[in-house]
Amino acid sequence: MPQKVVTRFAPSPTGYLHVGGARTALFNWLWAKRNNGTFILRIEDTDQKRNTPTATQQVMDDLRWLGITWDEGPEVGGPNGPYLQSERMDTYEKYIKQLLDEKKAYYCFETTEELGALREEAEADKKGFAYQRPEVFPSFEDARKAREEGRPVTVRFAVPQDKPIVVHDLIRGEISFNPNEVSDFIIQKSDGFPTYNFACVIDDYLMKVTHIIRGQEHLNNTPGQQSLWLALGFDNLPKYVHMSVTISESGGKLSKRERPATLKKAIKAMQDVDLDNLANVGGISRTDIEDFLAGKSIPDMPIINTIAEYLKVPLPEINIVDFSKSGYLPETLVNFLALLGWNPGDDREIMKIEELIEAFDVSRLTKSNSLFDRQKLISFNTEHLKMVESDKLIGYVKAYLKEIDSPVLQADDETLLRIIKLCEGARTLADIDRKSRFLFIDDDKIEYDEKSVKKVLLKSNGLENLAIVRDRLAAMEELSEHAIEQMLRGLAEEKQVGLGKVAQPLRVALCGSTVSLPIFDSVQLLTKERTLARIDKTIHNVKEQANTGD
RNA sequence: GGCCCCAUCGUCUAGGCAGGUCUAGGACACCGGGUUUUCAACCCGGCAACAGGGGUUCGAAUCCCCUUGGGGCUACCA
Repeated sequence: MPQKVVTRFAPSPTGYLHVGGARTALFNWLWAKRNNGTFILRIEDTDQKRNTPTATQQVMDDLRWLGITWDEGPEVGGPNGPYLQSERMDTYEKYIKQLLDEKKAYYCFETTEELGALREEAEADKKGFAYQRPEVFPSFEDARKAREEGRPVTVRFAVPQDKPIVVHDLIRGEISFNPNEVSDFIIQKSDGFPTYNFACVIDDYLMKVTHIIRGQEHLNNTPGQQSLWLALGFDNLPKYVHMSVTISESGGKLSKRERPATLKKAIKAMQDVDLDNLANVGGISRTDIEDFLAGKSIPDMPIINTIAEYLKVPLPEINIVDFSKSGYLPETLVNFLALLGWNPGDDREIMKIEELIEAFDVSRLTKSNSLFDRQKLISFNTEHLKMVESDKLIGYVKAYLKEIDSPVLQADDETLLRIIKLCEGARTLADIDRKSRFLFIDDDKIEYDEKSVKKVLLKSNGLENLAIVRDRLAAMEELSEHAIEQMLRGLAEEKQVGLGKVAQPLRVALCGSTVSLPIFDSVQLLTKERTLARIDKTIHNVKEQANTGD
């Protein structure tokens, strides 16, 4: 009887879910789905210093946004819970004790500084660091005394040294490690919490995980974890799959540090920036800003986001929320992420989730690292935007508008649907907002883009044509798209110019830039009254600007 | 430094495990052209890769070794 496939995603709750994590979660989820198995979400919150209270919720929200749901885990429960490691301390304690009793683990008392010195020594010696195992393991009594003396007490696992440790990786084959290069690692910290390397082995066993699909960055942890699994007498060693790493344009592993780094670079490149003002905007002190620019510290992500938004510095999307705020569809992310280091073996690229599940196979994972290509992501989004059914799309659009707090939110369903239709070919949901925003902004709040004004109104009789358009519009009784079109085309013909020469000045007058919904619809949607008002205001302002010689 | 992984167009990749069907296929980007009321979208065409060197073999992108290059890990983080 074949074993039921059980996979898991085990993030530490340190912040938002980022693309790398999402990809790991996705592959595990796809594999479970493919095999009608179980997908577990387990929260690895064993580091008291790094846990953010809201992070678990955030990660779950992000996973759900992507459509990745778990069969066992927080909020849904399951037979092998709890699924928060911080709630499993008794379990870990039990196994620590077992290992200690069996002399497979031992106490250590070094301070962080002492260990650091040993490491430096090893490096100076051109050797890898491996903890020197004592000949006689300290007793329970020794540990008690050390604790009393204020020394940190940790527990290390004694990695069996008898033979090479061979890890079987489903995509990389056999990987052999020399056991004396696998250091006896800490399994219990001095604060009593288990380390990742320990807790994850215990839980993978107790939760009956069959496939561990994770990033290549964990490959070096595997010999230790596998030895531990065996030393605990656990059966059914899980199958290991170490995926390629996602690389960013700048070279290294795609990391959340990229957003602050981009912002820092942008600020430094600016001429006179008012640091006090920035501090104010971000709600932090001037010293915080200075430390940030000096590379000493990094403010929290919301602060980074706020400052970047204020300075209008675009930051690369890293976290899943960043992508949703940039107007990407969950379908796009899932499809794109799935194809980063995996492919179905044929020429298909744009795939629905059901297709991905159907075609997914861990043995087709790519070995080499792949670069996160944002251009291709956009193209995927364009395709998915064309594919989603319109009632689903309207839901996405509304959620997006809400997320970015757009004035387009005022549109009723009928109008919104019409806008969406008019935006066919859009690349992101942001395009839809950008093109239709002007309809929902007060006439006197329209911002006129300088370049557009210069290019369209101040050249090629732009202003004159606009004035004529104004009069003809004013004279029109019925303002249907068709009538508007006839009028504009007629004028262009009279003037012996292309339609653009009369349409573009009008567009700029209405929305302040050269990009908007199709012009005939734009006028019709805006209404005659507001259209005329905006034209008048534009003509007035531009003339004034010309007079002051500016 | 040590250990580990990887290596096909600029990028994601097919092909590699079962060597000939590969003058290396697809997609994104790019370039040229078309369409066009803006931005997109759309249509047609084009450019572009087996990292280098040794083997094995009648024959290597495919198997082996070395070099080079890239990446990961090297915490009482996960």
